[in-house]
Amino acid sequence: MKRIALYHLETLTWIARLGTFQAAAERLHTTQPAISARVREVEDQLGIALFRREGRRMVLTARGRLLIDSCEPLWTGLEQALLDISDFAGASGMIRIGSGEIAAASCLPAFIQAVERDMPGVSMEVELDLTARMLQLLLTGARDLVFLAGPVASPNIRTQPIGALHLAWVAGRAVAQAGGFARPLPVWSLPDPSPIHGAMRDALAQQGVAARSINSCNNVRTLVEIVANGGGAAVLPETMVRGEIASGRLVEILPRPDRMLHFEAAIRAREQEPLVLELFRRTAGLQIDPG
Amino acid sequence: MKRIALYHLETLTWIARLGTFQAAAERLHTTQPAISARVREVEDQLGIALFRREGRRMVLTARGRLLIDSCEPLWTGLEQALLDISDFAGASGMIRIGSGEIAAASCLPAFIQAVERDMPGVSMEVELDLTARMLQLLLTGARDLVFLAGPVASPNIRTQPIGALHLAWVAGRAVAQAGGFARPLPVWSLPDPSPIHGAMRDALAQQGVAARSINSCNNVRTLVEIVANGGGAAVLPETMVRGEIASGRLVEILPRPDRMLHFEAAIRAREQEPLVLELFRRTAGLQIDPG
DNA sequence: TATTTATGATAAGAGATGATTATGAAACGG
DNA sequence: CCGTTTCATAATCATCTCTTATCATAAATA
Repeated sequence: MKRIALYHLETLTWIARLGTFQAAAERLHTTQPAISARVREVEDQLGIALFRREGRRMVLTARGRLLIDSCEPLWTGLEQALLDISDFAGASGMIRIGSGEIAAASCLPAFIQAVERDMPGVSMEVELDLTARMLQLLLTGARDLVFLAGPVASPNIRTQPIGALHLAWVAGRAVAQAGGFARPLPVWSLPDPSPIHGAMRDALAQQGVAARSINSCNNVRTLVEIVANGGGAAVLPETMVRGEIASGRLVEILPRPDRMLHFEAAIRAREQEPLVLELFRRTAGLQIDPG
Repeated sequence: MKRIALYHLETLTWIARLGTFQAAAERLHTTQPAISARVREVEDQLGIALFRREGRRMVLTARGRLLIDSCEPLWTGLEQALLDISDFAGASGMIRIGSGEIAAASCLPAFIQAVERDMPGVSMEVELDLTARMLQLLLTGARDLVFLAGPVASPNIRTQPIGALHLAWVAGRAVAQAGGFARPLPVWSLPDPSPIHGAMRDALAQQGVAARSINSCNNVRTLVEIVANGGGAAVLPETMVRGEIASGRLVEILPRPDRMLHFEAAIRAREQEPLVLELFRRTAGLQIDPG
């Protein structure tokens, strides 16, 4: 029995949470036979059955449920203690990070570098998508930690501000030389639920300029290219277009909006895993330079 | 880090308690290189040093001490939970049992059989010695659970009654036919600190008989042989000499003393190990037949 | 009902892990 | 200076654990 390790308990917990061996295998980045074997190991060590076949699924027996319930807090505490004393240098596992594209450009590289430096055993799986979809993935458990722009408020999500960026109105050189917003211009931004979209509408209203049309593209780099090639104007984080402005491909055509783009890190409000909680805590140290 | 198992924590704990890898190896019934390897495994998994060389010993680093202190209660709790849900069927390890010789004859076989039936993973190391020495071994940690005769009271020891046996005055057939205690007889018993010795003195006083001499032998079976061969009289548990009485080798030469021989199980008052505590709890069910 | 899909079990082979024995190096004690 | 104690290291072996591939069964679907 002494051979039961932390990963055995972790495995049982994820089977209980997800309902199938297969799902637990995917969550733990291993194979289904490995999960079966781990369960069998624990059952053999304890001499009792933890799961019972039911249809094509496995369900916890009464004792299995008892084991999960009584061990989970102890396991979590033990893992926490082990991680604490090693300053998380001993952390291992896969953390699934989600990010909006703008947040990715601003926050992700520094964060990933810090994790790789301080927690060599942790691997990361990064997925970029729109903020709205990111939150969905976070709530369903497909992501553990997401970075996103704009304020998010939900009772099921815990957020933390990690900095803000100045915005700038930019257009291609030709458009700028033609007078910029002297005449209504096509305006490009990310699709509607995006915070950049909201910032763009606010800026239009605040600065009293007219858009000839509102267009969207779900990829910021492509959006920059469209604007740089004369497609119109866009509101973008200044740091993301600083290079293009310096090189003259893009020109700032209006004063910078007062409103800044605020970034946040988010996790599930009910998150228990020490590693995720610690990484969330560490996002506070990112300190984005507003540009 | 997820590969850290219960036996890793157990190993660290015993090193901390005993001070050397070698001692921990002996306590855990393995070899010293195995202990070194376990320590190295934990250190590698956590990425920190737990021990520092000091002379020819290894001492805990600050973090090592922190780890032991913070993990030990969690580890104990986890082990307890795992054992509880399996009704201790998953228990494993070595339990060191001590016993006085009389207690061994009365209690040990049933107890050992019960442990082997209910906890197939547990192995036992039994040592017989005098009661006084047994208590010493218990307090120094050389034994985990001892069976002994006679009431024992010590703040450092926790005891539990497990039954009592009637005593009988016996002598060899020849001595009995010569009148028994009509004349003072040589009396044989265990050495002085033994409870049988006390019972013998009480019985002498209570029944108003005189001993020609008080002799002792530290081995009950030998003592029986001495008495059976005409060496004198002895006070012994009736069940231990029932066979000899039936066969006529020994004869009861006085009424049975009122005082019975009480047996107790004992563990250290500060005992923490779930397995030892459980075995101690189960000694209550031994129910010695008083004969 | 027949077919497809989902879920686990099982087997074989490779690699990692952990234990043992034997031996070496360093510190301590006389 | 020599013997003892303590831990490290190396070689070897057994066991454990993972992966891949395949099979069996149950549920869903056509």
